[in-house]
Amino acid sequence: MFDPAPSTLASPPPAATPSARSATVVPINSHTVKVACSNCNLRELCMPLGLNRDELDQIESVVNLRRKVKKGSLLFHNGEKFTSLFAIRTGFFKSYVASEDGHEQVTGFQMAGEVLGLDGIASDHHTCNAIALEDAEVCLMPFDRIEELSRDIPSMQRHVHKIMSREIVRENGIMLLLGSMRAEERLAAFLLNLVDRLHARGFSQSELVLRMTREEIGSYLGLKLETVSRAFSKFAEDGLVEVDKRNIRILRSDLLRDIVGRPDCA
Amino acid sequence: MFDPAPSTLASPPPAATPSARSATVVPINSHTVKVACSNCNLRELCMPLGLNRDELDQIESVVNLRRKVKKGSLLFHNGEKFTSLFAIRTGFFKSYVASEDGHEQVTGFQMAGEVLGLDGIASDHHTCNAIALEDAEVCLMPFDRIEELSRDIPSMQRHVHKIMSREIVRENGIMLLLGSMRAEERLAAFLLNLVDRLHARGFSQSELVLRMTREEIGSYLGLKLETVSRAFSKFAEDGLVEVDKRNIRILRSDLLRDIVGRPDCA
DNA sequence: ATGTGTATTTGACATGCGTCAACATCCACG
DNA sequence: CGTGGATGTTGACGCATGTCAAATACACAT
Repeated sequence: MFDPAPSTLASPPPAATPSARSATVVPINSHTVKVACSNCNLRELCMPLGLNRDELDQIESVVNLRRKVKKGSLLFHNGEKFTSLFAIRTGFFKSYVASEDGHEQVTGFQMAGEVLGLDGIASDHHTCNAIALEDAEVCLMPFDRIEELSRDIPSMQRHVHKIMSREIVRENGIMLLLGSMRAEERLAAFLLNLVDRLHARGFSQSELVLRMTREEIGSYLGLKLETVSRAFSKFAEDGLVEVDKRNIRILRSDLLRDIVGRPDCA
Repeated sequence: MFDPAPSTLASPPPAATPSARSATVVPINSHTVKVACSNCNLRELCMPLGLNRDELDQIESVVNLRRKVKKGSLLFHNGEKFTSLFAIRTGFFKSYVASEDGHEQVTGFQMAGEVLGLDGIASDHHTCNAIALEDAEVCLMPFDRIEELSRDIPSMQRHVHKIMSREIVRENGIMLLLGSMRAEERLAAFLLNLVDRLHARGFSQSELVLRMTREEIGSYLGLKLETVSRAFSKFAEDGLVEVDKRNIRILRSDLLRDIVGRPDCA
Protein backbone atom coordinates (compact mmCIF):
# COMPACT_ATOMS: atom_id res chain seq x y z
CA MET A 1 0.00 0.00 0.00
CA PHE A 2 0.97 3.61 -0.11
CA ASP A 3 1.51 6.34 2.37
CA PRO A 4 -1.87 7.96 2.80
CA ALA A 5 -0.20 11.35 3.31
CA PRO A 6 -2.85 12.32 5.79
CA SER A 7 -1.29 15.60 6.77
CA THR A 8 -1.89 17.21 3.41
CA LEU A 9 -5.04 15.39 2.54
CA ALA A 10 -6.87 15.37 5.82
CA SER A 11 -7.25 19.13 5.98
CA PRO A 12 -8.13 21.52 3.20
CA PRO A 13 -5.60 24.13 2.16
CA PRO A 14 -5.39 26.99 4.63
CA ALA A 15 -8.39 29.23 4.17
CA ALA A 16 -7.14 32.32 5.90
CA THR A 17 -6.21 31.66 9.49
CA PRO A 18 -8.89 29.48 10.97
CA SER A 19 -10.03 30.96 14.23
CA ALA A 20 -9.95 28.65 17.19
CA ARG A 21 -13.09 30.00 18.81
CA SER A 22 -15.45 27.52 20.28
CA ALA A 23 -18.69 29.36 19.61
CA THR A 24 -20.81 27.90 16.81
CA VAL A 25 -21.73 31.22 15.26
CA VAL A 26 -19.04 33.85 15.04
CA PRO A 27 -20.14 37.41 14.31
CA ILE A 28 -17.57 39.31 12.32
CA ASN A 29 -17.12 42.76 13.74
CA SER A 30 -15.87 45.74 11.80
CA HIS A 31 -12.15 45.25 12.25
CA THR A 32 -12.25 41.63 11.26
CA VAL A 33 -14.40 42.16 8.19
CA LYS A 34 -11.34 42.40 5.98
CA VAL A 35 -10.55 38.84 6.86
CA ALA A 36 -13.74 37.54 5.34
CA CYS A 37 -13.04 37.39 1.63
CA SER A 38 -9.98 39.46 0.67
CA ASN A 39 -7.64 37.23 2.57
CA CYS A 40 -9.48 34.01 1.99
CA ASN A 41 -7.58 31.55 -0.16
CA LEU A 42 -10.84 30.51 -1.72
CA ARG A 43 -11.58 33.86 -3.31
CA GLU A 44 -10.75 32.49 -6.74
CA LEU A 45 -13.33 29.76 -6.31
CA CYS A 46 -16.03 31.27 -4.18
CA MET A 47 -18.35 34.25 -4.33
CA PRO A 48 -15.75 37.03 -4.86
CA LEU A 49 -14.73 35.56 -8.18
CA GLY A 50 -14.29 38.25 -10.79
CA LEU A 51 -14.86 41.18 -8.47
CA ASN A 52 -12.55 44.18 -8.25
CA ARG A 53 -11.24 45.69 -5.04
CA ASP A 54 -14.23 47.94 -4.36
CA GLU A 55 -16.70 45.21 -5.08
CA LEU A 56 -14.75 42.85 -2.85
CA ASP A 57 -15.20 45.30 -0.02
CA GLN A 58 -18.92 45.27 -0.62
CA ILE A 59 -19.32 41.55 -0.78
CA GLU A 60 -17.55 41.27 2.52
CA SER A 61 -20.45 43.17 4.01
CA VAL A 62 -22.67 40.31 2.91
CA VAL A 63 -20.69 37.62 4.60
CA ASN A 64 -21.64 38.67 8.06
CA LEU A 65 -21.48 35.47 10.01
CA ARG A 66 -19.53 32.31 10.19
CA ARG A 67 -20.74 29.07 11.54
CA LYS A 68 -18.86 26.02 12.64
CA VAL A 69 -20.54 22.76 11.82
CA LYS A 70 -19.36 19.66 13.58
CA LYS A 71 -18.93 16.42 11.72
CA GLY A 72 -22.25 14.64 11.50
CA SER A 73 -24.43 17.66 12.23
CA LEU A 74 -26.89 19.31 9.89
CA LEU A 75 -26.20 22.65 8.24
CA PHE A 76 -29.85 22.84 7.19
CA HIS A 77 -32.65 20.40 6.66
CA ASN A 78 -35.70 19.82 4.53
CA GLY A 79 -38.54 22.14 5.49
CA GLU A 80 -36.32 24.66 7.26
CA LYS A 81 -36.90 28.30 6.45
CA PHE A 82 -34.48 29.57 3.84
CA THR A 83 -32.64 32.76 4.65
CA SER A 84 -29.04 32.33 3.63
CA LEU A 85 -26.71 30.66 1.24
CA PHE A 86 -23.67 29.01 2.71
CA ALA A 87 -20.16 29.26 1.32
CA ILE A 88 -17.94 26.48 2.59
CA ARG A 89 -14.67 27.73 4.07
CA THR A 90 -13.38 24.43 5.31
CA GLY A 91 -14.77 20.94 5.53
CA PHE A 92 -16.85 18.65 3.42
CA PHE A 93 -20.61 18.22 3.11
CA LYS A 94 -23.13 15.94 1.57
CA SER A 95 -26.58 17.10 0.54
CA TYR A 96 -29.42 14.67 0.16
CA VAL A 97 -33.15 14.40 -0.30
CA ALA A 98 -35.39 11.84 1.35
CA SER A 99 -38.45 10.19 -0.15
CA GLU A 100 -41.56 9.51 1.90
CA ASP A 101 -40.58 5.92 2.46
CA GLY A 102 -37.34 7.00 4.11
CA HIS A 103 -34.91 6.34 1.30
CA GLU A 104 -32.07 8.85 1.15
CA GLN A 105 -30.66 10.00 -2.15
CA VAL A 106 -27.38 11.91 -1.95
CA THR A 107 -27.63 14.80 -4.41
CA GLY A 108 -24.10 16.12 -4.07
CA PHE A 109 -20.85 16.37 -2.17
CA GLN A 110 -19.59 19.88 -1.53
CA MET A 111 -16.14 21.10 -0.58
CA ALA A 112 -14.39 24.37 0.25
CA GLY A 113 -15.37 27.26 -1.99
CA GLU A 114 -18.65 25.71 -3.04
CA VAL A 115 -22.07 27.08 -2.22
CA LEU A 116 -24.89 25.29 -0.43
CA GLY A 117 -28.55 26.13 -0.08
CA LEU A 118 -29.60 27.12 -3.61
CA ASP A 119 -32.53 24.71 -3.39
CA GLY A 120 -34.18 26.90 -0.77
CA ILE A 121 -34.74 29.92 -3.00
CA ALA A 122 -37.62 28.38 -4.93
CA SER A 123 -40.04 28.08 -2.04
CA ASP A 124 -38.34 30.00 0.79
CA HIS A 125 -37.79 26.67 2.45
CA HIS A 126 -35.03 24.16 2.00
CA THR A 127 -36.04 21.03 0.14
CA CYS A 128 -32.98 18.96 0.96
CA ASN A 129 -30.62 18.37 3.82
CA ALA A 130 -26.95 19.21 4.18
CA ILE A 131 -24.74 17.44 6.68
CA ALA A 132 -21.06 17.91 7.47
CA LEU A 133 -18.93 14.85 6.74
CA GLU A 134 -16.09 16.43 8.69
CA ASP A 135 -15.78 19.41 10.99
CA ALA A 136 -16.50 22.39 8.83
CA GLU A 137 -16.82 26.13 8.77
CA VAL A 138 -19.20 28.02 6.52
CA CYS A 139 -19.79 31.67 5.71
CA LEU A 140 -23.43 32.73 5.96
CA MET A 141 -24.66 34.94 3.16
CA PRO A 142 -28.20 36.22 3.83
CA PHE A 143 -29.94 35.91 0.51
CA ASP A 144 -31.74 39.22 0.61
CA ARG A 145 -28.36 40.89 1.09
CA ILE A 146 -27.05 38.97 -1.90
CA GLU A 147 -29.98 40.22 -3.94
CA GLU A 148 -29.46 43.81 -2.79
CA LEU A 149 -25.82 43.68 -3.73
CA SER A 150 -26.62 41.98 -7.02
CA ARG A 151 -28.71 45.00 -7.92
CA ASP A 152 -25.76 47.32 -7.35
CA ILE A 153 -22.95 45.21 -8.76
CA PRO A 154 -23.63 43.66 -12.16
CA SER A 155 -20.61 41.39 -11.96
CA MET A 156 -21.88 40.10 -8.64
CA GLN A 157 -25.30 39.54 -10.15
CA ARG A 158 -23.83 37.63 -13.05
CA HIS A 159 -21.73 35.55 -10.69
CA VAL A 160 -24.75 34.52 -8.65
CA HIS A 161 -26.52 33.52 -11.82
CA LYS A 162 -23.51 31.53 -12.97
CA ILE A 163 -23.34 29.66 -9.69
CA MET A 164 -26.97 28.63 -10.00
CA SER A 165 -26.63 27.71 -13.65
CA ARG A 166 -23.53 25.69 -12.89
CA GLU A 167 -25.52 23.65 -10.42
CA ILE A 168 -28.16 23.01 -13.09
CA VAL A 169 -25.45 21.87 -15.51
CA ARG A 170 -23.87 19.64 -12.87
CA GLU A 171 -27.19 17.97 -12.22
CA ASN A 172 -27.69 17.45 -15.94
CA GLY A 173 -24.43 15.54 -15.88
CA ILE A 174 -25.56 13.42 -12.95
CA MET A 175 -28.76 12.60 -14.79
CA LEU A 176 -26.66 11.35 -17.69
CA LEU A 177 -24.60 9.29 -15.28
CA LEU A 178 -27.59 7.82 -13.45
CA GLY A 179 -29.58 7.27 -16.58
CA SER A 180 -27.08 5.58 -18.81
CA MET A 181 -23.80 4.55 -17.19
CA ARG A 182 -22.90 1.25 -15.63
CA ALA A 183 -21.42 0.79 -12.18
CA GLU A 184 -17.75 1.08 -13.08
CA GLU A 185 -18.33 4.01 -15.39
CA ARG A 186 -20.17 5.82 -12.63
CA LEU A 187 -17.43 5.24 -10.09
CA ALA A 188 -14.71 6.25 -12.54
CA ALA A 189 -16.57 9.46 -13.35
CA PHE A 190 -17.05 10.12 -9.66
CA LEU A 191 -13.37 9.66 -8.80
CA LEU A 192 -12.19 11.83 -11.68
CA ASN A 193 -14.63 14.57 -10.73
CA LEU A 194 -13.58 14.50 -7.08
CA VAL A 195 -9.87 14.58 -7.80
CA ASP A 196 -10.33 17.39 -10.31
CA ARG A 197 -12.11 19.53 -7.78
CA LEU A 198 -9.53 18.75 -5.12
CA HIS A 199 -6.74 19.56 -7.53
CA ALA A 200 -8.32 22.96 -8.22
CA ARG A 201 -7.93 23.54 -4.49
CA GLY A 202 -4.25 22.70 -4.42
CA PHE A 203 -4.40 19.01 -3.63
CA SER A 204 -2.78 16.16 -5.45
CA GLN A 205 -3.94 15.13 -8.88
CA SER A 206 -3.60 11.50 -7.97
CA GLU A 207 -4.29 11.04 -4.28
CA LEU A 208 -7.43 11.65 -2.38
CA VAL A 209 -9.09 10.77 0.88
CA LEU A 210 -12.77 9.98 0.65
CA ARG A 211 -14.83 11.74 3.28
CA MET A 212 -17.90 9.60 2.71
CA THR A 213 -18.81 5.96 3.17
CA ARG A 214 -19.28 3.44 0.39
CA GLU A 215 -22.97 3.65 1.09
CA GLU A 216 -23.00 7.41 0.55
CA ILE A 217 -21.05 7.04 -2.67
CA GLY A 218 -23.53 4.38 -3.72
CA SER A 219 -26.48 6.60 -2.92
CA TYR A 220 -25.03 9.39 -5.01
CA LEU A 221 -24.27 7.05 -7.90
CA GLY A 222 -27.49 5.05 -7.73
CA LEU A 223 -25.70 1.89 -6.61
CA LYS A 224 -25.63 -0.32 -3.56
CA LEU A 225 -22.61 -0.14 -1.30
CA GLU A 226 -21.52 -3.66 -2.23
CA THR A 227 -21.44 -2.71 -5.87
CA VAL A 228 -19.30 0.32 -5.08
CA SER A 229 -16.95 -1.84 -3.07
CA ARG A 230 -16.67 -4.37 -5.87
CA ALA A 231 -15.98 -1.66 -8.41
CA PHE A 232 -13.18 -0.32 -6.22
CA SER A 233 -11.73 -3.81 -5.94
CA LYS A 234 -11.95 -4.27 -9.68
CA PHE A 235 -10.14 -0.99 -10.33
CA ALA A 236 -7.44 -1.99 -7.84
CA GLU A 237 -7.12 -5.44 -9.39
CA ASP A 238 -6.69 -3.88 -12.82
CA GLY A 239 -4.05 -1.51 -11.53
CA LEU A 240 -6.07 1.65 -12.15
CA VAL A 241 -6.07 2.77 -8.54
CA GLU A 242 -4.71 1.79 -5.18
CA VAL A 243 -7.40 1.51 -2.57
CA ASP A 244 -6.71 1.47 1.13
CA LYS A 245 -9.97 2.05 2.87
CA ARG A 246 -10.78 5.67 2.10
CA ASN A 247 -7.33 6.51 0.84
CA ILE A 248 -7.30 6.40 -2.91
CA ARG A 249 -4.36 6.79 -5.25
CA ILE A 250 -5.17 7.10 -8.91
CA LEU A 251 -2.54 5.31 -10.97
CA ARG A 252 -4.06 5.46 -14.44
CA SER A 253 -6.41 8.39 -14.81
CA ASP A 254 -6.18 7.92 -18.58
CA LEU A 255 -7.76 4.49 -18.31
CA LEU A 256 -10.37 5.79 -15.89
CA ARG A 257 -11.28 8.38 -18.50
CA ASP A 258 -11.54 5.64 -21.10
CA ILE A 259 -13.95 3.77 -18.90
CA VAL A 260 -16.18 6.84 -18.52
CA GLY A 261 -16.09 7.57 -22.22
CA ARG A 262 -16.85 4.17 -23.60
CA PRO A 263 -19.95 2.45 -22.28
CA ASP A 264 -18.80 -1.02 -23.33
CA CYS A 265 -15.27 -2.02 -22.53
CA ALA A 266 -16.14 -4.91 -20.21
CA MET B 1 -60.88 2.41 -25.53
CA PHE B 2 -61.74 5.98 -24.81
CA ASP B 3 -62.26 9.05 -26.85
CA PRO B 4 -58.86 10.66 -27.13
CA ALA B 5 -60.46 14.10 -27.07
CA PRO B 6 -57.85 15.41 -29.43
CA SER B 7 -59.39 18.81 -29.84
CA THR B 8 -58.72 19.88 -26.29
CA LEU B 9 -55.56 17.92 -25.76
CA ALA B 10 -53.80 18.42 -29.01
CA SER B 11 -53.41 22.14 -28.61
CA PRO B 12 -52.47 24.10 -25.51
CA PRO B 13 -54.95 26.57 -24.08
CA PRO B 14 -55.15 29.77 -26.10
CA ALA B 15 -52.08 31.88 -25.38
CA ALA B 16 -53.27 35.24 -26.61
CA THR B 17 -54.26 35.13 -30.23
CA PRO B 18 -51.65 33.16 -32.07
CA SER B 19 -50.44 35.17 -35.00
CA ALA B 20 -50.62 33.41 -38.33
CA ARG B 21 -47.43 34.90 -39.70
CA SER B 22 -45.14 32.62 -41.55
CA ALA B 23 -41.83 34.22 -40.59
CA THR B 24 -39.78 32.26 -38.09
CA VAL B 25 -38.80 35.28 -36.03
CA VAL B 26 -41.43 37.89 -35.35
CA PRO B 27 -40.23 41.25 -34.08
CA ILE B 28 -42.72 42.90 -31.77
CA ASN B 29 -43.08 46.57 -32.57
CA SER B 30 -44.25 49.23 -30.14
CA HIS B 31 -47.95 48.93 -30.69
CA THR B 32 -48.01 45.18 -30.29
CA VAL B 33 -45.86 45.14 -27.17
CA LYS B 34 -48.90 45.06 -24.96
CA VAL B 35 -49.81 41.74 -26.42
CA ALA B 36 -46.66 40.10 -25.18
CA CYS B 37 -47.36 39.35 -21.55
CA SER B 38 -50.39 41.27 -20.26
CA ASN B 39 -52.75 39.41 -22.50
CA CYS B 40 -50.95 36.10 -22.44
CA ASN B 41 -52.86 33.38 -20.68
CA LEU B 42 -49.62 32.07 -19.32
CA ARG B 43 -48.84 35.12 -17.24
CA GLU B 44 -49.66 33.25 -14.05
CA LEU B 45 -47.11 30.58 -14.89
CA CYS B 46 -44.40 32.39 -16.79
CA MET B 47 -42.05 35.28 -16.17
CA PRO B 48 -44.62 37.94 -15.23
CA LEU B 49 -45.67 36.00 -12.16
CA GLY B 50 -46.06 38.27 -9.16
CA LEU B 51 -45.47 41.51 -11.00
CA ASN B 52 -47.75 44.52 -10.75
CA ARG B 53 -49.05 46.54 -13.68
CA ASP B 54 -46.03 48.83 -13.99
CA GLU B 55 -43.58 45.99 -13.75
CA LEU B 56 -45.56 44.05 -16.29
CA ASP B 57 -45.10 46.90 -18.72
CA GLN B 58 -41.36 46.72 -18.15
CA ILE B 59 -41.01 43.00 -18.57
CA GLU B 60 -42.79 43.29 -21.86
CA SER B 61 -39.86 45.33 -23.06
CA VAL B 62 -37.67 42.32 -22.41
CA VAL B 63 -39.69 39.94 -24.48
CA ASN B 64 -38.75 41.51 -27.76
CA LEU B 65 -38.94 38.66 -30.18
CA ARG B 66 -40.92 35.58 -30.83
CA ARG B 67 -39.75 32.56 -32.65
CA LYS B 68 -41.65 29.75 -34.22
CA VAL B 69 -40.03 26.37 -33.92
CA LYS B 70 -41.23 23.59 -36.12
CA LYS B 71 -41.70 20.10 -34.79
CA GLY B 72 -38.38 18.27 -34.84
CA SER B 73 -36.17 21.35 -35.11
CA LEU B 74 -33.70 22.60 -32.55
CA LEU B 75 -34.35 25.65 -30.41
CA PHE B 76 -30.68 25.66 -29.35
CA HIS B 77 -27.91 23.12 -29.20
CA ASN B 78 -24.86 22.20 -27.19
CA GLY B 79 -21.99 24.62 -27.78
CA GLU B 80 -24.19 27.39 -29.15
CA LYS B 81 -23.57 30.86 -27.79
CA PHE B 82 -25.98 31.73 -25.02
CA THR B 83 -27.78 35.02 -25.31
CA SER B 84 -31.40 34.49 -24.37
CA LEU B 85 -33.73 32.50 -22.26
CA PHE B 86 -36.81 31.13 -23.96
CA ALA B 87 -40.31 31.19 -22.55
CA ILE B 88 -42.55 28.66 -24.22
CA ARG B 89 -45.82 30.17 -25.48
CA THR B 90 -47.14 27.10 -27.21
CA GLY B 91 -45.78 23.68 -27.96
CA PHE B 92 -43.73 21.06 -26.23
CA PHE B 93 -39.97 20.55 -26.00
CA LYS B 94 -37.46 18.04 -24.82
CA SER B 95 -34.01 19.00 -23.63
CA TYR B 96 -31.19 16.50 -23.64
CA VAL B 97 -27.46 16.12 -23.24
CA ALA B 98 -25.26 13.80 -25.25
CA SER B 99 -22.20 11.92 -24.02
CA GLU B 100 -19.09 11.53 -26.16
CA ASP B 101 -20.12 8.06 -27.27
CA GLY B 102 -23.34 9.44 -28.72
CA HIS B 103 -25.76 8.37 -26.05
CA GLU B 104 -28.57 10.87 -25.52
CA GLN B 105 -29.99 11.51 -22.09
CA VAL B 106 -33.24 13.46 -21.98
CA THR B 107 -32.98 15.93 -19.11
CA GLY B 108 -36.48 17.33 -19.24
CA PHE B 109 -39.74 17.90 -21.06
CA GLN B 110 -40.97 21.49 -21.16
CA MET B 111 -44.41 22.86 -21.89
CA ALA B 112 -46.14 26.24 -22.23
CA GLY B 113 -45.13 28.74 -19.57
CA GLU B 114 -41.85 27.03 -18.77
CA VAL B 115 -38.42 28.48 -19.37
CA LEU B 116 -35.62 26.95 -21.44
CA GLY B 117 -31.95 27.81 -21.65
CA LEU B 118 -30.90 28.21 -18.02
CA ASP B 119 -27.98 25.86 -18.60
CA GLY B 120 -26.31 28.41 -20.86
CA ILE B 121 -25.72 31.03 -18.19
CA ALA B 122 -22.85 29.19 -16.52
CA SER B 123 -20.44 29.31 -19.43
CA ASP B 124 -22.13 31.66 -21.93
CA HIS B 125 -22.71 28.62 -24.09
CA HIS B 126 -25.48 26.11 -24.01
CA THR B 127 -24.51 22.71 -22.65
CA CYS B 128 -27.58 20.83 -23.78
CA ASN B 129 -29.96 20.70 -26.72
CA ALA B 130 -33.62 21.62 -26.92
CA ILE B 131 -35.84 20.28 -29.65
CA ALA B 132 -39.52 20.90 -30.35
CA LEU B 133 -41.70 17.80 -30.09
CA GLU B 134 -44.52 19.68 -31.77
CA ASP B 135 -44.80 22.97 -33.60
CA ALA B 136 -44.04 25.59 -31.01
CA GLU B 137 -43.69 29.27 -30.38
CA VAL B 138 -41.29 30.77 -27.87
CA CYS B 139 -40.65 34.25 -26.52
CA LEU B 140 -37.01 35.30 -26.61
CA MET B 141 -35.75 37.04 -23.50
CA PRO B 142 -32.20 38.37 -23.95
CA PHE B 143 -30.47 37.54 -20.72
CA ASP B 144 -28.64 40.83 -20.32
CA ARG B 145 -31.98 42.59 -20.53
CA ILE B 146 -33.32 40.24 -17.88
CA GLU B 147 -30.38 41.11 -15.68
CA GLU B 148 -30.85 44.85 -16.26
CA LEU B 149 -34.48 44.63 -15.35
CA SER B 150 -33.73 42.42 -12.35
CA ARG B 151 -31.61 45.24 -11.01
CA ASP B 152 -34.54 47.65 -11.20
CA ILE B 153 -37.36 45.40 -10.13
CA PRO B 154 -36.69 43.32 -7.02
CA SER B 155 -39.75 41.15 -7.57
CA MET B 156 -38.48 40.37 -11.04
CA GLN B 157 -35.07 39.54 -9.64
CA ARG B 158 -36.57 37.23 -7.09
CA HIS B 159 -38.68 35.56 -9.72
CA VAL B 160 -35.67 34.81 -11.90
CA HIS B 161 -33.91 33.32 -8.90
CA LYS B 162 -36.93 31.22 -8.08
CA ILE B 163 -37.12 29.87 -11.62
CA MET B 164 -33.51 28.78 -11.47
CA SER B 165 -33.86 27.32 -8.01
CA ARG B 166 -36.98 25.47 -9.05
CA GLU B 167 -35.00 23.81 -11.80
CA ILE B 168 -32.38 22.73 -9.26
CA VAL B 169 -35.10 21.27 -7.05
CA ARG B 170 -36.68 19.51 -10.00
CA GLU B 171 -33.39 17.91 -10.91
CA ASN B 172 -32.90 16.82 -7.30
CA GLY B 173 -36.17 14.97 -7.64
CA ILE B 174 -35.05 13.32 -10.87
CA MET B 175 -31.87 12.20 -9.18
CA LEU B 176 -33.98 10.54 -6.51
CA LEU B 177 -36.06 8.89 -9.20
CA LEU B 178 -33.08 7.68 -11.21
CA GLY B 179 -31.09 6.64 -8.21
CA SER B 180 -33.59 4.66 -6.26
CA MET B 181 -36.88 3.93 -8.01
CA ARG B 182 -37.81 0.91 -10.05
CA ALA B 183 -39.31 0.98 -13.51
CA GLU B 184 -42.98 1.17 -12.57
CA GLU B 185 -42.36 3.71 -9.85
CA ARG B 186 -40.51 5.89 -12.32
CA LEU B 187 -43.25 5.75 -14.90
CA ALA B 188 -45.95 6.39 -12.30
CA ALA B 189 -44.06 9.43 -11.03
CA PHE B 190 -43.58 10.62 -14.59
CA LEU B 191 -47.26 10.35 -15.48
CA LEU B 192 -48.41 12.06 -12.31
CA ASN B 193 -45.95 14.89 -12.84
CA LEU B 194 -47.02 15.38 -16.45
CA VAL B 195 -50.72 15.39 -15.72
CA ASP B 196 -50.23 17.79 -12.82
CA ARG B 197 -48.44 20.27 -15.00
CA LEU B 198 -51.03 19.93 -17.73
CA HIS B 199 -53.80 20.39 -15.21
CA ALA B 200 -52.19 23.63 -14.03
CA ARG B 201 -52.59 24.77 -17.64
CA GLY B 202 -56.26 24.00 -17.81
CA PHE B 203 -56.15 20.46 -19.16
CA SER B 204 -57.80 17.40 -17.77
CA GLN B 205 -56.64 15.85 -14.53
CA SER B 206 -57.01 12.39 -15.96
CA GLU B 207 -56.34 12.49 -19.68
CA LEU B 208 -53.18 13.37 -21.50
CA VAL B 209 -51.55 12.96 -24.86
CA LEU B 210 -47.89 12.09 -24.76
CA ARG B 211 -45.84 14.20 -27.11
CA MET B 212 -42.79 11.97 -26.89
CA THR B 213 -41.91 8.43 -27.91
CA ARG B 214 -41.45 5.52 -25.55
CA GLU B 215 -37.76 5.80 -26.22
CA GLU B 216 -37.69 9.44 -25.11
CA ILE B 217 -39.63 8.60 -21.98
CA GLY B 218 -37.19 5.79 -21.35
CA SER B 219 -34.20 8.07 -21.82
CA TYR B 220 -35.63 10.54 -19.32
CA LEU B 221 -36.40 7.79 -16.81
CA GLY B 222 -33.20 5.82 -17.29
CA LEU B 223 -35.04 2.88 -18.87
CA LYS B 224 -35.14 1.14 -22.23
CA LEU B 225 -38.16 1.69 -24.42
CA GLU B 226 -39.28 -1.93 -24.03
CA THR B 227 -39.34 -1.52 -20.27
CA VAL B 228 -41.44 1.62 -20.61
CA SER B 229 -43.83 -0.20 -22.90
CA ARG B 230 -44.11 -3.13 -20.50
CA ALA B 231 -44.77 -0.81 -17.58
CA PHE B 232 -47.58 0.87 -19.52
CA SER B 233 -49.06 -2.53 -20.31
CA LYS B 234 -48.83 -3.55 -16.67
CA PHE B 235 -50.61 -0.39 -15.56
CA ALA B 236 -53.32 -0.97 -18.14
CA GLU B 237 -53.67 -4.62 -17.14
CA ASP B 238 -54.05 -3.59 -13.49
CA GLY B 239 -56.68 -1.02 -14.41
CA LEU B 240 -54.63 1.98 -13.33
CA VAL B 241 -54.64 3.64 -16.73
CA GLU B 242 -56.04 3.20 -20.19
CA VAL B 243 -53.34 3.28 -22.83
CA ASP B 244 -54.06 3.83 -26.49
CA LYS B 245 -50.79 4.65 -28.15
CA ARG B 246 -49.93 8.08 -26.84
CA ASN B 247 -53.39 8.76 -25.46
CA ILE B 248 -53.39 8.07 -21.74
CA ARG B 249 -56.30 8.14 -19.37
CA ILE B 250 -55.49 7.88 -15.71
CA LEU B 251 -58.13 5.83 -13.92
CA ARG B 252 -56.59 5.43 -10.49
CA SER B 253 -54.21 8.24 -9.70
CA ASP B 254 -54.45 7.22 -6.05
CA LEU B 255 -52.90 3.86 -6.85
CA LEU B 256 -50.28 5.47 -9.03
CA ARG B 257 -49.35 7.63 -6.08
CA ASP B 258 -49.11 4.53 -3.92
CA ILE B 259 -46.71 2.99 -6.39
CA VAL B 260 -44.48 6.06 -6.32
CA GLY B 261 -44.53 6.22 -2.55
CA ARG B 262 -43.84 2.64 -1.71
CA PRO B 263 -40.82 1.04 -3.32
CA ASP B 264 -42.02 -2.51 -2.75
CA CYS B 265 -45.60 -3.27 -3.63
CA ALA B 266 -44.81 -5.71 -6.44
C1' DA C 1 -7.45 -4.76 27.45
C1' DT C 2 -12.25 -5.63 26.33
C1' DG C 3 -16.40 -4.96 24.14
C1' DT C 4 -19.56 -2.81 20.86
C1' DG C 5 -20.92 -0.72 16.70
C1' DT C 6 -19.76 0.88 12.11
C1' DA C 7 -17.50 0.24 7.84
C1' DT C 8 -15.71 -2.67 4.33
C1' DT C 9 -14.92 -6.75 1.65
C1' DT C 10 -16.21 -10.92 -0.48
C1' DG C 11 -19.09 -14.85 -1.83
C1' DA C 12 -23.43 -17.12 -3.30
C1' DC C 13 -27.63 -16.49 -5.15
C1' DA C 14 -31.88 -13.93 -6.96
C1' DT C 15 -34.06 -10.79 -10.00
C1' DG C 16 -35.26 -6.66 -12.63
C1' DC C 17 -34.16 -4.89 -16.47
C1' DG C 18 -31.55 -4.99 -20.87
C1' DT C 19 -30.94 -7.33 -25.20
C1' DC C 20 -32.43 -9.46 -29.21
C1' DA C 21 -35.98 -10.72 -32.15
C1' DA C 22 -40.54 -11.06 -34.26
C1' DC C 23 -44.56 -8.92 -35.24
C1' DA C 24 -48.24 -5.27 -35.39
C1' DT C 25 -49.69 -0.71 -36.29
C1' DC C 26 -49.76 3.70 -38.11
C1' DC C 27 -48.67 7.49 -41.00
C1' DA C 28 -46.40 9.82 -44.89
C1' DC C 29 -45.87 9.74 -49.44
C1' DG C 30 -45.89 8.11 -54.02
C1' DC D 1 -54.40 2.23 -52.69
C1' DG D 2 -50.12 0.35 -51.64
C1' DT D 3 -45.51 0.68 -49.54
C1' DG D 4 -41.70 1.73 -46.37
C1' DG D 5 -40.06 3.66 -42.22
C1' DA D 6 -40.99 4.95 -37.55
C1' DT D 7 -43.19 3.52 -33.52
C1' DG D 8 -44.99 0.31 -30.25
C1' DT D 9 -45.89 -4.43 -28.19
C1' DT D 10 -44.60 -8.82 -26.60
C1' DG D 11 -41.75 -12.97 -25.76
C1' DA D 12 -37.39 -15.48 -24.59
C1' DC D 13 -33.19 -15.20 -22.57
C1' DG D 14 -28.92 -13.25 -20.28
C1' DC D 15 -26.45 -10.31 -17.37
C1' DA D 16 -25.44 -6.52 -14.25
C1' DT D 17 -26.63 -5.37 -10.16
C1' DG D 18 -29.34 -6.14 -5.92
C1' DT D 19 -29.93 -9.10 -1.87
C1' DC D 20 -28.48 -11.79 1.85
C1' DA D 21 -24.92 -13.47 4.65
C1' DA D 22 -20.43 -14.06 6.86
C1' DA D 23 -15.93 -12.52 8.08
C1' DT D 24 -12.62 -8.91 9.06
C1' DA D 25 -10.93 -4.62 10.51
C1' DC D 26 -11.16 -0.53 12.81
C1' DA D 27 -12.84 3.37 16.07
C1' DC D 28 -14.22 4.47 20.29
C1' DA D 29 -16.10 4.04 24.90
C1' DT D 30 -15.79 1.68 29.24
